Amino acid sequence: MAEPTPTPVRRGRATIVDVAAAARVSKSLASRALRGEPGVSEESRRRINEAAESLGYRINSAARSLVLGVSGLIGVILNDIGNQHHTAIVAGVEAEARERGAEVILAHGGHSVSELQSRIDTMVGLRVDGLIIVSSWVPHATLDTVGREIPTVVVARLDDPPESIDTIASDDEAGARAAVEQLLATGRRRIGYVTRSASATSAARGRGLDQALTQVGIRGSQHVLPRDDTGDLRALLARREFDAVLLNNDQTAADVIRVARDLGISVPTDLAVIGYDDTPLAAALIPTLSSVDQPQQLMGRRAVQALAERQNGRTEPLREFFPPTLVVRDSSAPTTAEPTTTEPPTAKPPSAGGAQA
Amino acid sequence: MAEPTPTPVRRGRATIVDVAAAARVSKSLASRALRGEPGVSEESRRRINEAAESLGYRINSAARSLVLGVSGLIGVILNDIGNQHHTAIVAGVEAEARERGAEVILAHGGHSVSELQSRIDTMVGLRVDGLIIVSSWVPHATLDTVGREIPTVVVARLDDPPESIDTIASDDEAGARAAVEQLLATGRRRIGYVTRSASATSAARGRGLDQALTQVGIRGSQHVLPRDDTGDLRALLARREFDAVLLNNDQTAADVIRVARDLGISVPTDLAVIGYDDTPLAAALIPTLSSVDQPQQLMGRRAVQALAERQNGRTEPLREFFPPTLVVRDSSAPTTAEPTTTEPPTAKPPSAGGAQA
DNA sequence: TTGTAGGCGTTATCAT
DNA sequence: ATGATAACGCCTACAA
Repeated sequence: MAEPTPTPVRRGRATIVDVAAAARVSKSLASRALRGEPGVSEESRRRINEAAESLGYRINSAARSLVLGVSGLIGVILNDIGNQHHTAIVAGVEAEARERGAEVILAHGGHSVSELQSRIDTMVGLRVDGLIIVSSWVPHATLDTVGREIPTVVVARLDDPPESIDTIASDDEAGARAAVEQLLATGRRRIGYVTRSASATSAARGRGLDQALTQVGIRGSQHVLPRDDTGDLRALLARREFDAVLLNNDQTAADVIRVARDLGISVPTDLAVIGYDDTPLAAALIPTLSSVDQPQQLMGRRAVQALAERQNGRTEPLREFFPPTLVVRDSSAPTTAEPTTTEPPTAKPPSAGGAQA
Repeated sequence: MAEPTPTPVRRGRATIVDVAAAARVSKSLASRALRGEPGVSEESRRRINEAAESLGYRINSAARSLVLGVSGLIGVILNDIGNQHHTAIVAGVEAEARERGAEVILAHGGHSVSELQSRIDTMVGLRVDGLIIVSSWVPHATLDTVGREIPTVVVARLDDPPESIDTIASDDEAGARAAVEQLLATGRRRIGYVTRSASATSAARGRGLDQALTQVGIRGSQHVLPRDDTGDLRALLARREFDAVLLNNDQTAADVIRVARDLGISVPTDLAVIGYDDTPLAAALIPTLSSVDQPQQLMGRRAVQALAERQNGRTEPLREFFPPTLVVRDSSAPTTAEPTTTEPPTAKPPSAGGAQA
């Protein structure tokens, strides 16, 4: 009767103590029941669940992870959430994590290395059980540090990954080789590689191109263009140096197709084009774009497996490379008609143009 | 000498107690110093920072958020991480959050409503200070529940949003109207709307089309196609019912352009095409795609502001609609040449075809 | 300036 | 089957 406050001054959300009180049991019993553990009478279990329901109880995972020492969380760091190659990897991560009962949270540091590092700090602070970094931008030292703290796998090609982390990538040299071989098989000889990236990945693809061309005794040309510049691309294509180009990604390939069209260069008749990553863009373009596909789903899944292996004690670093697949579409289809180049008809010279690595 | 273990059996990571011990101060002092609070001597501060550094100390944010009751985290839920419209909103969220010193974490529930709900549970369990849901799939009841627990804003159009949450969307009717008005201005009259979605958003765009057409006294047609089916689209276009189509997104617009090309329908001469969302795809297509742009950055930023307002005590729901902008590109450019339709030359009849809402 | 003593919500250990 | 009780790592009065 003289009770001051029947309902205790609820600070915020209902806690397990509130639930226990409402169900008139101890918090230990409530904890067990709520987790579905055995050793709780049906009657108690019912009352506890009822109380939890009516109070809108939600477990506080901060408290839980504090006492357990694990969070059940896998953290994923991206540097380009708008890149469909990266998000496809995330899909694989999520699929595998779901099957293993882990939750996936993502963080995105798109603008700078320091931002990426800050996202990593957040994840580590959150005590994620493992970290998957879909980016090649994170410095060696940062990776080494975090790798010593928690299981970490980088899904990207790294020049010199620290021992403390695992890496998963696709075989970029093989991917580029496959592309070039298809171009050679359809009679192309003046083959170039154009990229807007200075990454290890891009460099590896350039090497793959060289390997394939060297094998048949001709030289290719490689061109590194500034990011986000279309003028250089136009100038390059206007020289009509090649009859086929491999690009470092589908977006750049789309730019090539558009610029070529503006210049009156017909794709694929005058110029075959092959992109990389086989994003949805490739199938949407006109002509549809041939592209080197990476098994992103598999790579994502494997990353989660690698995390689990580390948790189970593996200490040797994993270095895994998945084989890519060339998807041939219209942009590199065999040409039946003669090239309509405005250049002199040196259509298929056994030697090639260009320079500059 | 006879000490059993000089270094205490370190369970895992260094804690603030370890740091304090190494710096020979109390843990409270270490806490203050580490947070950069005043009232710590320079000498102590130095020793503490040094100790933290050498021990590789990282604050445990689970413990921190447990005691503080807030996490400093903003949670973002997406149902389509591969959708560049959604990720553009995320970019806005991140920009605003960064300026306000909050961290953003994302979760992605791409496959089902239950998965989305599970991601929401995770976020609430993590005690995020606010939740931004970039999806229209979450059921009313779920939104209401979570909205009562933490500040929540949905960035999407909802038919009947619960009072407990804020909503931010763009004015889809106005967007569709703007598109139709441009089509009308360039002489199109048989204008259709084609969508693969049954969402409130899609319906609103359909209404916008009707409004604009009604104003000039003609009727349009609306067609809801099954998701992921191209056959129906082909059949629809093959009927050559219209000389202009508005699509619910750029991806569908890309499909239209490709199918039209297959059917020998020239874009924009025979058929003007306008997409929605103005994703990177729009500029990459050939012809480049006109598209209705939404101010995604702004919408994302506004969502974070709304969260802050709620935290500062606002209780009335926010319902905000941002004006979209039509970006005109080649696919709806005015045609100088006569249409090359194979149909009888009823090029610009004042009445229109089609049916079926 | 520094230290002591709770307590945040949860789980786990050990009794009962 | 159930309940006390002690951590987990951190922050915050309050005391010294």
